[in-house]
Amino acid sequence: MTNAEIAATFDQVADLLEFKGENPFRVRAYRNAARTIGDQPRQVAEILADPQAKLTDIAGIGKDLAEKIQALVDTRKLPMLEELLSEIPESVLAMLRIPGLGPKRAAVLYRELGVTTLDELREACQSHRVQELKGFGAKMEATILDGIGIASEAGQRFLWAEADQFVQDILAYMRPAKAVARIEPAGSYRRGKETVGDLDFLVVADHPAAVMDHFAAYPGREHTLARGGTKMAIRLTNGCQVDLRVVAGESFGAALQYFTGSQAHNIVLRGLAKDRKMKINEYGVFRGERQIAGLTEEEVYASLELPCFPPEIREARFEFQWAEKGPLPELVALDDIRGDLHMHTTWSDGLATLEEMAEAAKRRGLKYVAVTDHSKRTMMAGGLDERRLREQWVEIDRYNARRPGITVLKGVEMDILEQGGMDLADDVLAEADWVVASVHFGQRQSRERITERIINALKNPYVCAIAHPTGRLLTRRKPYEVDLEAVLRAAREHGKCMELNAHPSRLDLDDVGCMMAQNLGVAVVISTDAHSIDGLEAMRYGVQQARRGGLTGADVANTRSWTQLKKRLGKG
DNA sequence: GCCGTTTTCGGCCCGACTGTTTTCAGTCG
Repeated sequence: MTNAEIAATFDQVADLLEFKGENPFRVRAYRNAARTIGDQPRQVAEILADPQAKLTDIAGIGKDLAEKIQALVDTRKLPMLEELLSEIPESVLAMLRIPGLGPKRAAVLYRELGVTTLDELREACQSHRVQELKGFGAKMEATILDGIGIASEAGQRFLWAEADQFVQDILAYMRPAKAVARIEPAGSYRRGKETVGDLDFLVVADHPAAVMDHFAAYPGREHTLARGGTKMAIRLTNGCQVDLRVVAGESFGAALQYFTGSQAHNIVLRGLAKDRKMKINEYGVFRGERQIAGLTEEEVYASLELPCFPPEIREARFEFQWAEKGPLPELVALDDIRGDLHMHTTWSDGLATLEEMAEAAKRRGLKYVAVTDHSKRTMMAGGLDERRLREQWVEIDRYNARRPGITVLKGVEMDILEQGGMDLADDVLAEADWVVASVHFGQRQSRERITERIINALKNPYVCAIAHPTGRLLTRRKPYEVDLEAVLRAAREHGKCMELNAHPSRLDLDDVGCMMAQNLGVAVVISTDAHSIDGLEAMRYGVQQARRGGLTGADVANTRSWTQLKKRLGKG
C-alpha cells in the first residue's frame, strides 16, 4: 500500500470520527497522520522493512497509528475503518463538502431525518423538513440547498498557473482603489502549492467598508458568501472562492504570516509561542497584554527566534528542524538556473526551430540549452533515427560556430523501449552531450516492470537523466505506476540526475519527490520539456515546486555551468 | 490519538462570521 493510499484511509477515518462527534483531538491526530504520511519522502512499507527505522520516529505517529499502518501494509485493510463504515454509510460524508454544513449538523440530518445521500438531502430541504430541526432554520435550509450543487463539484482545485491569472486580475482591479493602502495575496497561492483551492487577500486600509464595497463590485464576482466588519468572501463566476481580510497597518506582518499558513505550520508556531508564555494571532505577537511584534513577518518570526521562512516551505514538514540546526539553507531560485536541458524543435514535434528556441532561451538569460528531440520509437512525434540525429547535430555545430552567446548541446530524449532496451545504439549516444531517457510506450505495464525498465536505463553509461520520472506529464489520464524510491536509489548508485519536468498544467516530480531526491542525494534537473518558445516560461513553476521540496542551488544540477556539469557527469 | 526541562495525565492554535439564539454553537480558515 502506498503512502498516498494510507493517507486517504486515515482521512476517511477522520471524516467518520468527526461525523460521530468523537474527540476533536483524536480526529486531528488522524488528519495529522494522513498529512505526515502523505508527505513522507520514504514509502512507509520500506520503513517497516528497515530494521534501523521505526514508524514511531515520525512526529505524530505513536504506537496505535504505527500498528494501524502495519495492518494496512500487511493486509490492505483496517478493521477500525470497516467497523465505522458499518455504523455510518460512506455516502453521508458527501454532506461534509457542503459549505456551512459541518459534522455536527450533518450528523443531526442523518440521525433525525435519515438522510444518507445528497439527493435525499435535497429532497428534505425542498419539503422543508430541515428547517424544522433544532439548530436549523429557513436560512440554513436555503444555504444547504445552494451548497448541494457546489458539493457535487467540490474539491475542485485550480492549477497554480490558473490561480495566478485570477490573482493578477484581482490585484489589477483592487490596487488602484483609493481605499486600498496595500493588498497582498496570501494562502496556498503564496506558498506556491501545485494546486490552489481558494484565494486569500490581505488588505491594509483605514476604512474596511469602502474596500469591501469596491470588492463587491468586482466584475468577476458571482455572489457574496459572507461579509462582516473586517472579513468578506465571494465566489467568482469561474467557481473560485476568494477571501478578503482587512487589517490595520501595524498588524500587517502578523496577518500576512497568519493568512499565508499553512494551518499546520501555524499550529506549530503558536505552540512554540505558548511554550514561551506568548500568544500569536493575526494582530500580532503578545506577551500578556503587550504587543511585541506584528508590523512585519520577519518581526513575528524573530520574536520566537526563528528565521523568516520562505512561504514555500511553511508546511510543518522540515522547516522547524532546519531552523533548529542553524541558518536556513538558501532555496534554489529562478535566477540560479543556467540552462534548460529538455526541449523540442521542429526536428521532431516542437513548434519552433532550433535557432528560435536557442534565441528565446538566451533572452531568458540562460547560458546553455540541450535540444532533446524524440528518438525514432516515438514515430508519431517525428522521432529521429541515428542518421537524422547526426544531421541535426551538424546544424547544432554550425549554430554554435557562429558564437551566438548561448551554447546548444547535442541532446536526445531517448525512449526506453517496451522490452527494456534503449531506442538508440550506444555509439550514437556516446557522441551526445546530454541524453534523457523516458518511458512513452508500455505505460500499462506493472509498477515492477516499469521500475525495472527505468533502472535498466540508468545503468546505460550514456544516459544522463530520467525524464518525467513519475509519468504525470505524459497523459491527462492516470500516470504510469513506478517505484520512485527504487528509481532514485538506482540514480544515486549510477551517478545520474532526475528530471523535474515543469509545465504550467502539470509537474513531473512534485515537492515530495524533490524531498526524496534530496534525502537520497540525487541531483535534480529542472527542465521544461518545452515544445514552443512560450513553453520555456514553465521553468518558474518547476523552480517553485523544487523550493517547496526544500531544494537548494546545490541540489539542482542545472544551476551549474555546463563545464561544471559535464565534469560532474564524468564527460570529457 | 499524540506527547512530555510543568512526563503517564491533561493538555492539544485562535479568532471571525453566521444563524439561531437571547448568550452561543457550529463552521471555517
